[in-house]
Amino acid sequence: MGIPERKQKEKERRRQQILVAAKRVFSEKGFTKATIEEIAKSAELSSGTLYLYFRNKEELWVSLSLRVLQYLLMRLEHIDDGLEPPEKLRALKEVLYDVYEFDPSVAINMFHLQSSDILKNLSPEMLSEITGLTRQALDKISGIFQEGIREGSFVDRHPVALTDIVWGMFSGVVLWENSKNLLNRERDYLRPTLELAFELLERGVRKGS
Amino acid sequence: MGIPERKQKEKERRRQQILVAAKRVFSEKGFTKATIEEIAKSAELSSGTLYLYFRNKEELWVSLSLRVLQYLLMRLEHIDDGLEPPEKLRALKEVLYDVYEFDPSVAINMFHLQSSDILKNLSPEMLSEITGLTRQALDKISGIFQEGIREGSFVDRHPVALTDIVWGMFSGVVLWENSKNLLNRERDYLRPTLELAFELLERGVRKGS
Amino acid sequence: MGIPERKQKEKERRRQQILVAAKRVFSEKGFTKATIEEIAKSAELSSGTLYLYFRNKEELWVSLSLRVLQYLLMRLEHIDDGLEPPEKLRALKEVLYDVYEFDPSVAINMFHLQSSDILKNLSPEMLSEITGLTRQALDKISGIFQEGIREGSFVDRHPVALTDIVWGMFSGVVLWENSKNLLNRERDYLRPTLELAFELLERGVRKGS
Amino acid sequence: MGIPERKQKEKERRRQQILVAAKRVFSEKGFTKATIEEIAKSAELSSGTLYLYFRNKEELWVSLSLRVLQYLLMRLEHIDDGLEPPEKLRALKEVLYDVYEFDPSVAINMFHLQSSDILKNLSPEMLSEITGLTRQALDKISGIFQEGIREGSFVDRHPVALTDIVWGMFSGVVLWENSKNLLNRERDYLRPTLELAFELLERGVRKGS
DNA sequence: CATGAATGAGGCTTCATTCAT
DNA sequence: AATGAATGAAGCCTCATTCAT
Repeated sequence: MGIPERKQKEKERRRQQILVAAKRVFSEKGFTKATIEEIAKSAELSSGTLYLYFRNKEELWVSLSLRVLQYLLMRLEHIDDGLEPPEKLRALKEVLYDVYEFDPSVAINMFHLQSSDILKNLSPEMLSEITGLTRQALDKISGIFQEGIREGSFVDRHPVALTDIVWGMFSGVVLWENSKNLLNRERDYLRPTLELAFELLERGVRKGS
Repeated sequence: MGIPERKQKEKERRRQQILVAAKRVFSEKGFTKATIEEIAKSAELSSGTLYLYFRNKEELWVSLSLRVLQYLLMRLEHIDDGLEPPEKLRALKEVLYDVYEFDPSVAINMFHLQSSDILKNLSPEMLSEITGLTRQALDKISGIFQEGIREGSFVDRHPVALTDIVWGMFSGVVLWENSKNLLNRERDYLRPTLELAFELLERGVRKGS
Repeated sequence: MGIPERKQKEKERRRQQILVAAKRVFSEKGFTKATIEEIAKSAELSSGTLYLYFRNKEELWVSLSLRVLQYLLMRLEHIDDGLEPPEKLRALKEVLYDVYEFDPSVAINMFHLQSSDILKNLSPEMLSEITGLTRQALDKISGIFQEGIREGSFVDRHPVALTDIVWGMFSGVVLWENSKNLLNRERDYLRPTLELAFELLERGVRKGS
Repeated sequence: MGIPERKQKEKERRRQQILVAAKRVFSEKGFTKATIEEIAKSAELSSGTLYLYFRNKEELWVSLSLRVLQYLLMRLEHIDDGLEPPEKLRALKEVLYDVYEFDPSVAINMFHLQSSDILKNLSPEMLSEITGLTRQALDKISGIFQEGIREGSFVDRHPVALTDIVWGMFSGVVLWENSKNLLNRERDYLRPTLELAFELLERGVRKGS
């Protein structure tokens, strides 16, 4: 403790303050229509200040996703190694849903990222941060399938393909349910739909079931 | 016969010419970074001319998706009514993949649309065109599941949820494979991954299998 | 009779048709916001056709005013030479009001012309057509004052100044009443206000009254 | 004292700087042909900066008129209450002429405003600012006539009509003299013409004179 | 004569980013 | 560190005018 640490803390607090505001504005307006000015106002700071903490709008956006990816990775690493693969699959479902709930708007952000304009206009550094974390996370998931195949409880299919399906299905269902909610404000069926998706997936991937 | 029809044809040809150019530019740059100027140049027209055929940039973008949705709907309507539900599911897989192949960059466009900025800033008319077609298409898919459940070959789950899963999985896998291709230019694994996804899905949804 | 004359007539009819449409659109939208396209549509012609009858948008606008000026001049020339100057003044009032009623929206147009953007961006030819007619008309009015001064019924002031006052007052009151009507749709008080204006003017200009 | 006030002043100074430039350009080119770019250049600022002080081109234009109206109102409020109505009329003449001289090009601007395109395409807020001030000013003038009628020195005519005549005559004469000057660069006769106009008006409105 | 599709210059406006204070 | 005024590039879109049919 002492002044330098306090400064450090203060700085980190500001960063968070900005990220919170950015999240709010980005999920309201989308990346393009969101303005730095508005994010700054929402963070009760001036627009110039944002540039002391983030190099540009892009980095601000990506930082939001990074937090989610970090959380995802952390959670994946904490899946109990002792579980059977099918149990791990169920744990995975919980992890993914938790990741979504951890911060729904940012999760959607992140999937948008994979699928939008922005990816095409991202600086290499930002890109590699994203892809690095993503790769690690997917490797973890892939590991579950490898294990399941090896020890015979899962059908013998390429683990990377299986991983892509899990990830695609998860992000696709999240985005699609989100779109539906945007278009016609009905109830939100995300949770039961994901539940069912994993039920089907498990039955589909289990051997001799 | 004669001049009026020729004019009509000529006009339609121009429209197509513009759409082709728009597709090219949009899929290269993404919606935001694409410029009307560039699309016009690519269509070998002046920028003003584009506005004789499309009200604005947004409508141009959406029109691309509409074509795909129309194709999707048409194909869904041509799935043989006499097929057994599991066979229809396989036919559905072919349809979806064909829809993708019909115009990959536009299909991706369309999924972007569901999941992006643009949806939030779309004119009501455009929006209702999109949602109308989408609803029709999904109703068709939903019908397959209803039938399968009714006659006992599929597990008894909510057909809308099943439909959302198919659609989410399809779009999610397409987008994700596309992202992967953008990030590291490897081979394109979309086809086998979708094959596998449907294999799992079918096993997951088949009763007593 | 004969084809050439018929052609001529037909051509003139078209011209009028266009002028009518132009008047309608100009007074609805104002010069700037009115578009050639809209005038053409209103005349049930194509935009290109308008250019067969008028060199450009500007000329179309000016032509409207010219008609009014011609009518004004004609009416001024028909003021009975035998009248006493004060009677002529009253006749002038009637002429001016008739000119306004002859085509209110065009009269307003014309006064706008004197006082707007357009004057500054008018081609020299157009300009000289306008100014020529205006000068003739004002000379006529000026003549009334000269006569009145000469024969002693009017106060001895510079006739041109008196003319400017009549003209300025007339156009100013018309424009101002028009503005008032645009802003708050009350009753139209133009007629009685002009009546009163001329009453004051006459009392002001009459000698020994 | 101190920094905030200085900032405030600085900001106001900028506003004025822009208004001065706008006045210059608008009166040279007219509203339509004037460009923001040119105004900015003339103010030695970038075009974007103008939008920090004025919402758009229209508001910039209207702001010029507002200043004149405010000056008019202030001057009208300072007409000595103790004067006799005919003296007030003469004071009014001075006020109006001073208002013109306060800023001739802007005064002309303002009369253009009453009579142009722009009125039809003005935002409601701007409109109500303009009309509010105008109404106040005209009420003041109307008050002079009311008083004169009440105490018997003026003929008994509707004070609003009299006011409209004064205002119409003033703006009409100003615009018309201005037009004449634009068309043929002679001497400027505005002052004597207005002088004469008020002389006639006074004689016209005085009772038993 | 009439058409109306095509042109393309040009304007307004927004907004990420910088920098003097 | 924080501010927020200023920048200026860049884009969308309109519309008067032309011209091939």
